[in-house]
Amino acid sequence: MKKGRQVTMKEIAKKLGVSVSTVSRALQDSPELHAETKRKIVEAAKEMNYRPNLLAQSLRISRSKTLGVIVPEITSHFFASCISGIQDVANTRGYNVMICQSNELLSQEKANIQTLVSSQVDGLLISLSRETNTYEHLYELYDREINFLLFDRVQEDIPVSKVTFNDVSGAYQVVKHLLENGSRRIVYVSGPEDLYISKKRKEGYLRALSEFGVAEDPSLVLVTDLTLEGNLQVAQHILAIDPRPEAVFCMIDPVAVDVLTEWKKSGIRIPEDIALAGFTDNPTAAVVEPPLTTVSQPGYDMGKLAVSHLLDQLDGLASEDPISIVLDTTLVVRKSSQHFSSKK
Amino acid sequence: MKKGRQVTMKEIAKKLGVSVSTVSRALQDSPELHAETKRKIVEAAKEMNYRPNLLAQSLRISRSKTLGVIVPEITSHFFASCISGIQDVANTRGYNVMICQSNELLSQEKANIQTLVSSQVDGLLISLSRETNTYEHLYELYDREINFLLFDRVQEDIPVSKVTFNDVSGAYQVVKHLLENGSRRIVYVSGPEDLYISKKRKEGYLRALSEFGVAEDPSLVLVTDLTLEGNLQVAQHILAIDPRPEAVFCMIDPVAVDVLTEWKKSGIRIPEDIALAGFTDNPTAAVVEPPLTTVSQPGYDMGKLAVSHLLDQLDGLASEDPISIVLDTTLVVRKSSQHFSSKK
DNA sequence: CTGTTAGCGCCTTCAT
DNA sequence: ATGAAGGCGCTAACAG
Repeated sequence: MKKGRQVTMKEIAKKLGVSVSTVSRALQDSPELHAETKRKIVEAAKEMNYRPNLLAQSLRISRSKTLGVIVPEITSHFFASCISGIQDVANTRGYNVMICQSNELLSQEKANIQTLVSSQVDGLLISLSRETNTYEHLYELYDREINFLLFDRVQEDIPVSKVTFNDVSGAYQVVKHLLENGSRRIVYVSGPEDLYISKKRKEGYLRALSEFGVAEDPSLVLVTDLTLEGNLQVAQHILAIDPRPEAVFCMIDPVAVDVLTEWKKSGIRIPEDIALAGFTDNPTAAVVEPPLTTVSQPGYDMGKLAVSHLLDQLDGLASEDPISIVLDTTLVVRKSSQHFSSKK
Repeated sequence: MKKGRQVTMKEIAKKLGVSVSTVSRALQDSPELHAETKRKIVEAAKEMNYRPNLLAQSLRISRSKTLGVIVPEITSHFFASCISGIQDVANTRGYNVMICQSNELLSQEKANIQTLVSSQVDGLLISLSRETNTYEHLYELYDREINFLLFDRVQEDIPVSKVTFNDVSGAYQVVKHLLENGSRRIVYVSGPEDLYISKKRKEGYLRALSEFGVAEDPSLVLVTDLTLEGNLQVAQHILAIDPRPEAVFCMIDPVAVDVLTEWKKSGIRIPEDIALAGFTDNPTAAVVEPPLTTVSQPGYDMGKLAVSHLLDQLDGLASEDPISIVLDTTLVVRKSSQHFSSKK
């Protein structure tokens, strides 16, 4: 295919017999310009189908009006929602967005950062990969004074703004709900233990237990690597625990869905035989049978808030000091957790 | 926040007392360069943490090595998969990707195109919005000789390459399956009738019917606007048809899931009372109860193929003549369609 | 082998 | 009110 030649200011200038600077001024609606020349230029530009070359513009003003986003994976509904929120706000504020996915790989995350920095993004919104347990690449961004912020999958020590959900409170709510429904032996299925959300949700779990005077039982805290195999293994393991736990709280919905499916195959009834709850409120949570009790975390809102704050900082509307924005989650009670109530 | 100053070639040059062009050559690993100077420069660059300014580079060589993607919505699992495929291939071939969503709005689609063109993308991958029923903006791209290609939601007349699924065959397969299971009165729930996939899938539906000697019954072809309300209305409408149809084929999974949920509320048993099938194989399809028979269309592969072809054209590896790539779909039989078999 | 020069498209003093 | 000139960071002839 031939390379589409773009109309430039130079061509407009030549056609109208004016200088390039005059065209530039006219297109910026500069006041110090004869109204008539301005009108002519704007008209010609439209007629010739002129589009500014953002590359040249960015190079000149050394601001690309572009933001970079890194998420673990774009096919996750939650992260897709975040991205959607980010884009909506960014676009209305005149920014473009470049999205990268780390595929949960640290190496990929580093590569993404390089690319985006090279692309001269004005700022970055990063959600860390599952693998990320070393943080030099982030400190390097910090040292280079590149604007960025962490959301959802954050690392607490890095001195930049962070947007998170109140994971502790969300987990607390759902475990409290299980306790209130009469369960006492409650399993927590954790993801990899160095994950931020694994830790935070465990904290909420423990807090609820202690509030109800239930002693922590380490044999009821299980870990999955979040693969299908890992999840199924946990599902089977739980059934083998004696005496059988009354309820299970899985760190994220996908785990709960795998567990639920596996149990149904084994003839276990939910919630009659055992109660189940997840976290995230994925679209699947509402449609599995029985519908899954979970904790909803609005990704779209998170994206909007995160990018708003970053842009505020970029535009000088907010202080440069890092802040922590914590969003609230909502308990969504569905059938999967109605253990004792369903026995009546 | 302070603007992070990037190291430039100029600075490397000054530090080493060489000219900028020498630095440029060294960094490009040009052969016509003293090995020693090259080594020195590369080392200094690494030490000074030099990163090329892609903006400047793009402006200079008038290729941005960036591709633009426009999808109706990123939160759709299918489109997210496409994007994932696009990114993976694009990145390994040295391209970045800018993603936009039209939110199913024509106006937004046009705006996205403007932005991406202004950003000097080397090519575009577009999946049309639901609203898009006028195509000047695409012909304009064509006239301006901007490389682009259409995928999934295409418009057939535009002389550019297109990547689609074999929708006719997919629909044919699933309806044939329903017919083979003994159903004869089969409803087709269509989306808006000017949608490409609405038409194509109807074509497959009709072909299967006629092959089995079943006459087309216009009262069995229903249309939803794809909103929840529209879907529920259709669900109720079907139950009111006398005599009741034996099977229902919904154009896309979300519609089937809404219908299924609504029917379950009304006490209708699936597939005993009526069989149901969808199209897309969304993640939800596998986990609803009963699991939904559907047609899987691998979005990731579509994305990969689409971008591969576009890049081949850009890099001169493929002819500029538009081609049509048609991907095959796979029938996924699950419980929701076992109508007569379950009666035995 | 390396430096000089020119210019990608745009914006912005500095003159006039 | 407008034009000329310089430069953002980089590459690519063209000289030597």
